[in-house]
Amino acid sequence: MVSGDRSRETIERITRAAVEIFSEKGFDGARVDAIAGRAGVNKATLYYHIGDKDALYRMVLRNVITDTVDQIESALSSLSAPEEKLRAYVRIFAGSAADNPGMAPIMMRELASGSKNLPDEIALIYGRTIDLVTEILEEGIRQGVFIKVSPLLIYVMVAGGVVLYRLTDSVRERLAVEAGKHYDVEGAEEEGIIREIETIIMNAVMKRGMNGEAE
Amino acid sequence: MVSGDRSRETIERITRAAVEIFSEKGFDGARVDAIAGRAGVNKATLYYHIGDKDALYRMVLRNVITDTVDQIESALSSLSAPEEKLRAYVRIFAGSAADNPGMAPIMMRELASGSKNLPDEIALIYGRTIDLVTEILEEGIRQGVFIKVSPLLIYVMVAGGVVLYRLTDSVRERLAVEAGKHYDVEGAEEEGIIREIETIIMNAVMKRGMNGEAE
DNA sequence: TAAGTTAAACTAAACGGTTGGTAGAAAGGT
DNA sequence: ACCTTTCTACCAACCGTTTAGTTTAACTTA
Repeated sequence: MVSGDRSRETIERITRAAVEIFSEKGFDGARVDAIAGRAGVNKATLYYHIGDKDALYRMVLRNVITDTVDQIESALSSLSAPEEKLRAYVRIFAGSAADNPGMAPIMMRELASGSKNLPDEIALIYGRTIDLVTEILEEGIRQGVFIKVSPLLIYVMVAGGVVLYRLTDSVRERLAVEAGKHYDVEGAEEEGIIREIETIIMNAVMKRGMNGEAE
Repeated sequence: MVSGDRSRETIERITRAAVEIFSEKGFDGARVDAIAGRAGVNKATLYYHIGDKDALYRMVLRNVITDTVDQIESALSSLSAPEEKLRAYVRIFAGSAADNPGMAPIMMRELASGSKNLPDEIALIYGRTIDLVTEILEEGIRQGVFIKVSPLLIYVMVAGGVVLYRLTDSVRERLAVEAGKHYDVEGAEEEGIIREIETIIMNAVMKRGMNGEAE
């Protein structure tokens, strides 16, 4: 558990591999041997640096959550108008989910099991995201551009929508090839989808007569 | 593998127990012994009736999905106005998620693992839900009451929102007691939350000047 | 020489699945 | 009416394998 310079790189390799495998298989499905294997280190090295499987998992949780939250917070700090901030929030959240493909599966599984393994400290970081949305919406309401809506529900609809969109990818593909059913969004590149989620959310919160219509 | 009358009841007990345990622990985390135990039968009895762990899991998947989809389809068949249908859809979906607490965790975990264990047949049933939303929205657009939005995105935002709201329950509770942060919706009884999700969605899709404002 | 790394063998426990057999009701023969 | 066979549902105990985690002894690099 020391941090030389060689150590740091090894730990990073292990973490990256662990994110991948935990996201593919979940905690119980993940094999420590597989993680060590993908990281290109001996299992003993993994135990030497990290500890046990639980510690490794907590490390992964901390990583994916702080990554996402940091990205969002720093991106929003440069903006001030609530409309812009809300739009940016959606875009950054979606972008972050795309950049960090392990996040959605890991978080969903963690929440699905009652967040038993989410340490308080990390739960707090997670809560900052909701705080962020709350501030944006309250500011917009004060300025008279947003109607009164529950920040929590806006949060879950954005996050839930983005995450579910990503996670249902493979099912939609199967439905397309095997039943000829195409559920794509028109202009279905990443960018187009994000923009449309943005639009839906803005329509839902903007006071009437305050913004350009959608479509 | 026969189905007498005593059998049917036993199989039902096993299924109920399996839904509970799979939803708590996921496929890999679930112990066949634990499922048999909770069902009050010997493990061999479980294998006698059902087959192996995979077959048991597929049975559970089929159960939770068909339950939900059937409930939605039958509830919508009596309505005709697209606005009413969309409102009802949100309400029924949320209600179904509340009645069947195993659904959200099981589906999320299944999607998180790339839907590897979702048989085509069940994926098709799942697809019917998206079809339903698509029909409602297209009808509304034809009638000139809805703006043009992607049905898929409306679907994922409703489902994702409802599911994520439920799954984050325990984290929010922890944040409340340990950091004094309260993220509740105002008037936070089941009913109030569902109504507000309904409102957000209606705001997002209604053509301007077509409905009463929200708040 | 210290910290870092490795391969390999090992242990203890856990787990999915199987085996061999039993209770009890129904069916059949006489 | 009395055995006897058959069939379904069920179980306790067991088997073979997998898995997390450890240990040891040797090698490497700063």
